[in-house]
Amino acid sequence: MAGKPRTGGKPTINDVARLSGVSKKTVSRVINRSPLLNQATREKVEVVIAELGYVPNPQARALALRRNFVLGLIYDNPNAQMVLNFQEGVLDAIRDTEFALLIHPVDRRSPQLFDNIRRFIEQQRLHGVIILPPLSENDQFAALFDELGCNYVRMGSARLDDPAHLVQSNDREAVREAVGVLIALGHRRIGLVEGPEGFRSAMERREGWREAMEAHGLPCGDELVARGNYTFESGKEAAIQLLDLAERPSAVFASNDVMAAGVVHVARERGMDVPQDLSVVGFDDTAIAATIWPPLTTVRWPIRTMARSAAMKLIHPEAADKEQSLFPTEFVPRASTAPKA
Amino acid sequence: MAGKPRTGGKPTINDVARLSGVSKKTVSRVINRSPLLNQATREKVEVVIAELGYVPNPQARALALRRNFVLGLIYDNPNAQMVLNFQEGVLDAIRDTEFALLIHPVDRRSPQLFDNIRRFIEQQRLHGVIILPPLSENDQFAALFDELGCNYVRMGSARLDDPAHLVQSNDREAVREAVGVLIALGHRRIGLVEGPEGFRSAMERREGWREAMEAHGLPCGDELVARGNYTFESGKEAAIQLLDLAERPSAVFASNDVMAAGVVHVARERGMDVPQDLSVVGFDDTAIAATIWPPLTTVRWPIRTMARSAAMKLIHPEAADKEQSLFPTEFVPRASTAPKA
DNA sequence: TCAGACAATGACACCGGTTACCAAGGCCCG
DNA sequence: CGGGCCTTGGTAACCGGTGTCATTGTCTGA
Repeated sequence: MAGKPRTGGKPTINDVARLSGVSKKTVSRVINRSPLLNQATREKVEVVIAELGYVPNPQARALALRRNFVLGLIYDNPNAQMVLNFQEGVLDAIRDTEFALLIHPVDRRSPQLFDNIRRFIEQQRLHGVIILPPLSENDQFAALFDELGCNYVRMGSARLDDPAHLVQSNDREAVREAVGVLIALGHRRIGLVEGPEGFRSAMERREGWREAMEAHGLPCGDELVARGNYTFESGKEAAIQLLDLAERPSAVFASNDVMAAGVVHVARERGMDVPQDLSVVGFDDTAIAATIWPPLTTVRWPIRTMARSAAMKLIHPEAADKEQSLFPTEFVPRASTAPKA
Repeated sequence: MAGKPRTGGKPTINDVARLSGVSKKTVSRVINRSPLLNQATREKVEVVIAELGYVPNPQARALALRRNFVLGLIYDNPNAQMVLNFQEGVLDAIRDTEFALLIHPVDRRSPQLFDNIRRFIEQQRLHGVIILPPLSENDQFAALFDELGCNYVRMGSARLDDPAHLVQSNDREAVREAVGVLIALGHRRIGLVEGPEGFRSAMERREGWREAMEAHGLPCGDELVARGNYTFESGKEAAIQLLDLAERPSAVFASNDVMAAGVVHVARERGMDVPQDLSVVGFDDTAIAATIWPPLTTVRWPIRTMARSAAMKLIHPEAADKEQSLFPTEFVPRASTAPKA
């Protein structure tokens, strides 16, 4: 083919300009859909672009524009299904845009956590980052991003301080409703498998349980609460603690599905039938909820939609206010709950 | 602080050069650890860099070097845990390097699949991409990446044609061993829940089952094979098909854990006890295997390590040959298998 | 007829790094 | 003591885009 660009390498804006007999600037105008441009010129250039298979170099663009069309996703989350849902949500938002997604999982127990995140932000010069819970619950990160001049949105499970940078669901109300269902089924002693200390989501879900119990004058003392850390194993340990009680509960609300699965596991090991001998309710509605036996009654929160909204806030900051910030949850009844025997 | 760079923005190499009284070039030499440089000069510059908190702009670097320190991960995988393991493995490899990871999930049934991937590669100008199964099993992608001049490594479950771009495990042998264990437990009729058509992994695992059965003179006719598509639901359907057989199998090998979980599910619905009435073996050893009841006997393949190795091949192409390419699997006995009653 | 408005396009500097090439200074050697 | 070599640092051009401003041509209205 005649008129090909210099051997090797991809065609550049210069090649397009030369072959179509216009200046770089005009080609740039075509690419950026500048309105003040003759239609004939535009078409002429577009033909050459198509012929050459020209694609603008994003690095050069980022350099000239002093902005980088890349979002970052920072998380330390034990649950694979949830992380993937978050990722999918962000990807929904950037589909068919020029944005791309960089993922950056971290270890929240690492002493270098802050340095690590700082390095990531400084090195990559991202357009913005999204932080997932539980990291998002730490206000120090917000301060760090402000200091670094990096846009951010926090995914939170409860009201944090700064609505502009926040996408959230109301866990407390959701748990209140779920525990209310257990109470309506006749359960009086309802155990709580709590999330780890320092997690706002854990705190919110615990308070939801407490509020529901108190509203019905039911016991909500510490002996009915067992702490877990959102892992399957910790759910098993918490279940052992609750089922060893002299007056053992007839139902358990676990603060996430994985721990609920652990509860079901332990009940089964002890020869108890779920839901006949023990009703179990989880939270999150991750894949495991529908996969274990019996299928788990749980609460769904729209992770993917929320993540999409968070990304939208970063991509279109001017419309960030119009973007929804508080998302409703949904109670999902399945087979792990039954009326008290 | 006196001598700060121009208001706003991050410090650039020019700021560092000016403040330390040397040229850009010298600063560049410091950054790139050029050996021919006076120690005193180096230290002087390093002090200024630390003081300013200077970090080189990766876009400018990418532009000048004509190489971009970003890897891409392309996949269409129904299993969250596996995808996350792959991601983690790649991230293991790039930790403490200047590389970053861009994820790009796709829909393999989409008619725009090729265009989509092509656009991704052309737009991002990645240093290299890693393709996960089942996408990796399609040789047309290899051709596409070659055409686009993009480095790639395929994660495969079997011997494909091009060892330089490949990281794999030997599924067939692993399944032969797993089914061998079932046979040793006294099972004679062993059903197979096969993976979807067109998946090399599905084919390899089926052949592993067949070879084991044939080696012991056991039946391996089509009636003992039910096709699934690696999802939980399809595992249930396959289980129904197998358990409806007049002469029903006493054991089932499912080509992945999720489908195995579906088999266990159906068995339970029918009041069968696993493993007393039915032994079940899965494949992958994803989180679900240890989470369901009973814990699933399965085969583990070192996803994370393999992904790490794949990324290493891209980061250090000169040492790619030294990087391991074939990884051993491991049989993981748990509670879903028992001697034939 | 001509000034002024306006649309369309180009020239040129610049973003923040890199390399190629050259210059200057210190050292060795004959 | 002068020439060649090695070390070190500077200058300029370049990577592939973008912004600013100037230039050209055309149209309008006084």
